Amino acid sequence: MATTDTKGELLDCAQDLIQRVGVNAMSYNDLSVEVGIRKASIHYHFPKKDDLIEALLLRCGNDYSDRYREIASSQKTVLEKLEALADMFDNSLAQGKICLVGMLCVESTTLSDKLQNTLESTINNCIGVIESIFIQGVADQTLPQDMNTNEAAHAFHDTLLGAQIIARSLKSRDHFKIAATTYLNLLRG
Amino acid sequence: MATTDTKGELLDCAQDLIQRVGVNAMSYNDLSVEVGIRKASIHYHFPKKDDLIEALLLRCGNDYSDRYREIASSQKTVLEKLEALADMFDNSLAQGKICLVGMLCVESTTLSDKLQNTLESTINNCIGVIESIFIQGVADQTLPQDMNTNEAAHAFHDTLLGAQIIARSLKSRDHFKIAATTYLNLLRG
DNA sequence: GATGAAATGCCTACCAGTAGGTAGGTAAGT
DNA sequence: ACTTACCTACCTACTGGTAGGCATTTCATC
Repeated sequence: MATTDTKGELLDCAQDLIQRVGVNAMSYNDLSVEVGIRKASIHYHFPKKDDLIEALLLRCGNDYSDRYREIASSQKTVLEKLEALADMFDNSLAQGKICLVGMLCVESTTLSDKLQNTLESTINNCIGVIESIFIQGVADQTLPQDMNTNEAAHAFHDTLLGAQIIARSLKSRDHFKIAATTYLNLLRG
Repeated sequence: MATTDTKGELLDCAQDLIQRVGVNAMSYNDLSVEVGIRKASIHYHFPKKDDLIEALLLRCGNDYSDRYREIASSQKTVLEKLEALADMFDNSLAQGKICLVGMLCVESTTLSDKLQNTLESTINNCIGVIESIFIQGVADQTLPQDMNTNEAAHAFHDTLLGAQIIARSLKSRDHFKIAATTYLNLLRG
């Protein structure tokens, strides 16, 4: 998972910091301390902060797809797969981290136009991954036949994000688990 | 709604800015331009940025209660009241603004301990308001008798917050409306 | 295999701009 | 005389970003 090269370390640490404190509270100085190279040296790998975030978003799309394929290719039922997805969010939460995409969305008005567009693509990418589970659920009749899978995927993701944000401030992983379970129970009907 | 005194104007503008760009991207300089007094003069009313945010959170609790009383005392059904609540979030969204509490939660790790505690109280205050609608729903048998109203209120709020955040980045109010409707439909069973 | 040149990856030193915050003054109202 | 509500001027710390230097590695050419 963690890369050994500097560029990879920078991405790892930057993502970690952003997920914890946000883009605007994360500086090249913080990052330099974390990685162990000088602030100015970061500019060699990512000339502008925009370049860093751009790289982060593109990597996020890939990472997310990878981790999803593990879940999707498993022998789990559709609802178990949705639970596994919720567990990914719970895992971040346990480390005090908010979903990278969600974090950037909140601060999106302070991002460049280019980054806002990239962010939009990344969201749709992530939702596509979630939707494929819902599509599977409709196909195998676990979920209602008239379900709009795209809308359902969005709503599910919204709940996970919102619950993650509130749960962190309430310092209660239970809050997240309950919200996720409540939603999944509603899906069960 | 908007106060005419400087202190009130500062609170109004600060809230507006925070809901749009976040606490960390909002500066006393931005605020001074908006309100029309010098940056240093803001310190007269709110010596530290912490004082401003503290005041904002306390006011939020009251405002929220006020606006809720309007909804709660109306002749609407429980589900209509929940819709009205969703409309309040939709209204902020239309102005490019995220729920103040949600915004602060995302950036909460960069806040002082005192503010984090105040924030926690404010969240619980807000959820209490929402829960009272759910309690009413269980009492008049609109909602299932075995529903945990506290958990339900939390989950509903999580969805509204998450949907608001994602919808703003997707520049789609429809996204929010669909997510809210999807959730309310799940509640209808 | 030795050699010069270029590319790589970091460094120190610096810059202008802005952050939150302070000191001290002033004009008007009580 | 005191308070209120502002002002100008200034401070330190830190922001993202640049310029230029310096080893080390890579690599084509002799």
